[in-house]
Amino acid sequence: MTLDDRKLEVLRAIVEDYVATQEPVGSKALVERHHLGVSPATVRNDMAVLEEEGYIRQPHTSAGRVPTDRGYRLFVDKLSRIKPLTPAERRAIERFLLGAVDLDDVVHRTVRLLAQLTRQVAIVQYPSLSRSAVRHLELVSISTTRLLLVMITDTGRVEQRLVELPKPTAASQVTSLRQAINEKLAGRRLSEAPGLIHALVDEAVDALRPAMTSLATVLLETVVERAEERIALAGTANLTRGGVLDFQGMLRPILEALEEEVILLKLFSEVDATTLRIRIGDENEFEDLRATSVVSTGYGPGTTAVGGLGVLGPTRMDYPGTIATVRAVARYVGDLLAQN
Amino acid sequence: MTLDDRKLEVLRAIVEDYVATQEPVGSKALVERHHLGVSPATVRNDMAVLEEEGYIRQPHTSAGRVPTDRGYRLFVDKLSRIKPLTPAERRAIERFLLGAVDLDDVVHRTVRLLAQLTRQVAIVQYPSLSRSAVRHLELVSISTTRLLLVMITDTGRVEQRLVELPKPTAASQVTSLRQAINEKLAGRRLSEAPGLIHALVDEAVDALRPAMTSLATVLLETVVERAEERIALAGTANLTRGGVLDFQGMLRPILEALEEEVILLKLFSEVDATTLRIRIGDENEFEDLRATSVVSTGYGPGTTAVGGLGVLGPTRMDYPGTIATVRAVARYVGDLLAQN
DNA sequence: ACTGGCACTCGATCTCGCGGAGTGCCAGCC
DNA sequence: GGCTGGCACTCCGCGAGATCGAGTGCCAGT
Repeated sequence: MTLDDRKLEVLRAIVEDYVATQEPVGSKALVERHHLGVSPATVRNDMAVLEEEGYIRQPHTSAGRVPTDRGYRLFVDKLSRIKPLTPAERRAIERFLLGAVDLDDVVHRTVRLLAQLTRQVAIVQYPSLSRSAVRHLELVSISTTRLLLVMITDTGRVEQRLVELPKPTAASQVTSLRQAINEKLAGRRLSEAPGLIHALVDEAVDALRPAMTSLATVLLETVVERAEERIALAGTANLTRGGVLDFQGMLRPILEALEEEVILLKLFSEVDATTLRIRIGDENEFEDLRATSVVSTGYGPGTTAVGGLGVLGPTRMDYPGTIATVRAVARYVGDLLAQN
Repeated sequence: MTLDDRKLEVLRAIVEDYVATQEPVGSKALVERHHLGVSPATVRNDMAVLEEEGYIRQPHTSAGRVPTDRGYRLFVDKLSRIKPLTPAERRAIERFLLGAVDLDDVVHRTVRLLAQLTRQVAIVQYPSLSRSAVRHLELVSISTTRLLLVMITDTGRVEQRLVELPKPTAASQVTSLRQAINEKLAGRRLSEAPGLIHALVDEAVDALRPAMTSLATVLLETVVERAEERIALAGTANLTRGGVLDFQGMLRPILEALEEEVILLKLFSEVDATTLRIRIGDENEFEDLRATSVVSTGYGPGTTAVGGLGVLGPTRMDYPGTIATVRAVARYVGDLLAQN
């Protein structure tokens, strides 16, 4: 069964009205608010078909219709027109991101901005280490048997780890170590780092081998295990908008999910900087997020994504507006990173 | 009017029962659950007095009694016995904090641990820069006109900032700069840094003066403006426990307050590592937190606090348990920092 | 000073009735 | 064949009683 144009138009009208009013929408209200050029009875027939196809449903017999997840999906894919940002929004984005002084600041500002503009929960992943390249590695002596390893990436992330050395190590040796690891790793992508790190140990001169082994262990941990881990979150208060209506008893599991970094990171697991991904209700992998929709995309200098960002809200959200905002913010952040 | 022992005992019983059941407690239930050795009628008389003094109140005429903020205050100050941690809790704390690899990790684990143990919202302030000392400053050349300034403190915090230099600067000059700032600042407390930084500019040789000026500007910003800013949060989902009962429509403003770092930081503004502060309901400075209680303390190596931590929950909370947990966690974290 | 008894209050819960929005269906119309 | 007006029907939401019971305040008695 293929839906004719008017039925699609009816679906669009239902989605738009429901998103705006948050109340089931009936046939009469529909023809009044949208100039569909047909009578309520006709619309009712169309609605019956749409319901049969699973795009809308009735909360109770003889109430208005509400879009289903499937209905939203069709709306997003076929029916929604791109809603350009208002100049005010563009200005807000620019102003907000302009004053950022470092990566932490950029991420913080971005996540707050997104939450504010979309009035939903915003999530920003820090530039992933595995998609970054090493800019510089620094070793700072804390004592003769302790070094602080500081790794700086081209995306501005700075990771530090304490290294315990097996035996006292002189300053000159630290200098050699520093030189060796920088020669090997500086400018290289972190995805290729593990092999290089192993090589470092193999190539080390005997005197430095024990120290280098400790160092390599810590480096590997940093590069492999902690590669993706950081996430910033804002706007959780927005989950309580719409009162009990949106999430009812579901608020708790959602807040819990939002504190699980593992879950959030999976939202960005396959991002690239040009595609925008939308998960509507059921389409979410995680049980606890089935009452929500997630709009996410990658960001980065150019077209390669170094991280992801997005928003999470009720399935009943303003998709065109949200999509436009997420896209725009991602682009601005990407540009900002490119300037570094 | 001074309250006799039995009245105080009645107040304690009311607080304990109300915290446990979350329901207004009546005279009959009281004598049944606590062996007060008197009849309900007597308890009723006592309750009338307690109510007159403002320690308890009735949600509605002829319902049970509920403690007021003032009642909780009296309970906390005079009536609550210290509740020692269970061995299981001690073990949980140790196990949780043992695996931490760096400061970020310590803070993250701590905040999650606190949230889990108290089943409330946990807040941990990163070691405040102003109470830390500089361990090392590192300059990394990004290009001939750009440096990355990395500051490492004795509490393990690492701050980085990009510095734009007014003109191209050779590697040897960078070395001189690095040496100069480390000589002047390493080992010094950040609270005394501003004066030292100004001196750096004054003492710089002419060739380095412009670069040093840029550097000093950024350093000052880092030390002064960003000194306190970082906060970690966990357990917001716990706010939804007790359903609508605890916070009703107040959830929203509370979540909003929790996203305002300024507000959270004020909670720790006067902490020291040995005192524990409790703000009950009304006693909170912030309007939006008047429905909550905050238990906070400082932590740090020894008795000087380098930061604060605490939990936030409904005024109806298990104060003895919460206090014990917050104290214990703060002590463990302090010890952990001392080991570095 | 404490207790038992008793009348009273008032929130919570249930039912009932009603109004209204919205539907499905049918017969008629273009 | 598709659209429309009409109509009976369903069921939610809401307010008005009615009932129940927990808990109280007060008083007289010990």
